Amino acid sequence: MTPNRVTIEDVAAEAGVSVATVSRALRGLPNVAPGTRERVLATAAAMSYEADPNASRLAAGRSRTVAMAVPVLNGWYFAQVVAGVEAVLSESGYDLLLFGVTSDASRTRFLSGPLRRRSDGLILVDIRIPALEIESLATQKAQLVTVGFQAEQFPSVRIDDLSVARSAVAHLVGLGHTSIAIMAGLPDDPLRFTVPELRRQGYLEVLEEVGVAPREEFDVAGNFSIDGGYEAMAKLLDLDDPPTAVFAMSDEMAMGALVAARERGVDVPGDLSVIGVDDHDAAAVVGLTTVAQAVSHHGSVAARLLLDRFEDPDAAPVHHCNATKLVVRSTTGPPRDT
Amino acid sequence: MTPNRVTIEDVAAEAGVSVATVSRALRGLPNVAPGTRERVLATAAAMSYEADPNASRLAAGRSRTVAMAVPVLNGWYFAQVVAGVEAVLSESGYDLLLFGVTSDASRTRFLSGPLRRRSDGLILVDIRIPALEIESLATQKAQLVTVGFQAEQFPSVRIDDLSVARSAVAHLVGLGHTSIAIMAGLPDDPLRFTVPELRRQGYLEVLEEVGVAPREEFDVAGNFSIDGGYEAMAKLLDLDDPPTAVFAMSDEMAMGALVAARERGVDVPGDLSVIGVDDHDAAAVVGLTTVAQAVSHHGSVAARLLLDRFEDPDAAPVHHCNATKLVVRSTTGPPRDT
DNA sequence: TTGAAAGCGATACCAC
DNA sequence: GTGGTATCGCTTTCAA
Repeated sequence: MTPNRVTIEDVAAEAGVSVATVSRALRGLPNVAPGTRERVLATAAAMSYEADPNASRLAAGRSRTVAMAVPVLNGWYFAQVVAGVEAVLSESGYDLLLFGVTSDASRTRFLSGPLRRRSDGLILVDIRIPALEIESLATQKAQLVTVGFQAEQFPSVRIDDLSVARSAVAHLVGLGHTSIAIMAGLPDDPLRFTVPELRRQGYLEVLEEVGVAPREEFDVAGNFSIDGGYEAMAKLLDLDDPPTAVFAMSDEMAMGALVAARERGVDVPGDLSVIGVDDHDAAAVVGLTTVAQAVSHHGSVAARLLLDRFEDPDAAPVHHCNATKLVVRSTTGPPRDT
Repeated sequence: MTPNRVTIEDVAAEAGVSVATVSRALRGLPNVAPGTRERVLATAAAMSYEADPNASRLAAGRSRTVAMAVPVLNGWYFAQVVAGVEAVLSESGYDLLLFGVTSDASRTRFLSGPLRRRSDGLILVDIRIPALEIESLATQKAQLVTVGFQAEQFPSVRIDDLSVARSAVAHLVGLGHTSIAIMAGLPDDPLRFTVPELRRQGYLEVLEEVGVAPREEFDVAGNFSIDGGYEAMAKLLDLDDPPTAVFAMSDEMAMGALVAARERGVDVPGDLSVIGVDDHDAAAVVGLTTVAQAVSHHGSVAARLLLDRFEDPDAAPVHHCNATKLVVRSTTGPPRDT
């Protein structure tokens, strides 16, 4: 993998200076005579020398690498966030180490493993961290940015999940619905964090405000996937008294719900209104009403927060809250019997 | 970022052996007494020690890291492939460095830069490499696996793009269509490789076989995105004599086409049949007819090919060709005037 | 401004 | 089977 490598010593010899000088010159450090610098740069270029990243990381303790963990690599949402992060990082000359974290064990491995050693900073997307662990990370002065939830000690970027849910459910209520189901993640998912909880809370709040008692069987688990949404919708439609509207916590679940409805000949939005969250690329295609968020923007903001942190590790952590917006399309409408 | 680092020396001291023994024990090398090995393993685990990848890469030349490059990080297809790769790598204790390569410059950076030294191997997805560069990589004994296209010198995984296109277009022809458009990538995309070319070739072959002359204005560029597909479809529908069917090279473009059709009141499949490629998660939702491929499987196969390569670098490169399958849903049907 | 030399944390060769 | 130690390529004091 590494054939005829040219080392810093080769360059030093060729340029007639010491390796120390080469190192300084190449990295633009002060205390190098302009003439010397120029000569070093020239010979380095001529020999097409590039510092071995492993050696320099080992010696300097920095790697220009950021490690990122997401729960589901092939989920639409996470792919967008990853893309946003990567775009900013590569622009700044940082490399991205990507991890799928699907269990407590893998999360621990991510937070404590070689990563801490081989990356300058961490980005965590929608991964629950126990308060104790957060505290320990803070004590260790870890460079960490979270997406999707907020810990006081670290910069974060998220949306207002409470108001997301409220506006979605309020939209349904406004259309005249009172029989409204909610589709969340798996009940025992150890990784999903505040997102489902806050969204459920918003749902319950609005129901209470309009005097509708929540029904337990209307709270179903869709695993944030199309398939999960399909299954969950099937369960809802099997009820003796199915809901007239569904608030899915993600567009992917909402799309699964649409399939289930269509298969059973349930008319949308006549018999059933469906609203999601995200504004998935395909939402416009299926005419899905949703609460939109600028997902890949989350990623770029997170990356920037982290880079800022590198510059000034002691600044107070910044907490970003991105805007969301109700986008009404054709999967929501008044209930049939209004 | 590295606060209480625990080094191999710490472990050695704690276990009462030398660093050499620790190194051997941890890596499962021979010449370590079973009892000693056990003790070392135990104390290493207790201290949650993990070797610094930079140090070991520097000393041994291997880093248990794979670098992967894809053209569009937030495209559905690529996210799936990334997920497939990551799953296999993490299972084998490898880390994944991810890069978005969108230009010749970034490709060169990926292939030649320090990256090659940081990682043990490279996975390239749908990124065109000039023959000369391939040759040079082979000479340097680069560890490389390609996805989506094939170079003789390196293992690869792909699908039969020619037959993908043929079966899609044959399906349309079988329904009675003769006025069939094709939606490809951007004409001057420097990165997309054989995929669009082969698929176009398949399209042309089938047309020729049934005696239909291809029309230049029926070959539009959709950029492999939903938006691109939307624009391209709009262009087609603006023609005096629009096609009755469209073969989109990806489901995302096909979905964009569906939106455009709906907005103009064009009935699908009555007035227009649409077929895509991929079997995107949302394809089932919109009832899109498509040629399915097991995308994330591409990724896991690629990762495995690379890991195999590490074991036996001199074996003849293996070329995988994954299966595809026509999935007929509801966006294709006979033309109105049949 | 420049250079000599001491690490950085592991691996691997060579004695014992 | 184990332990010393040179080595990997670079960064970074510390002197000169």
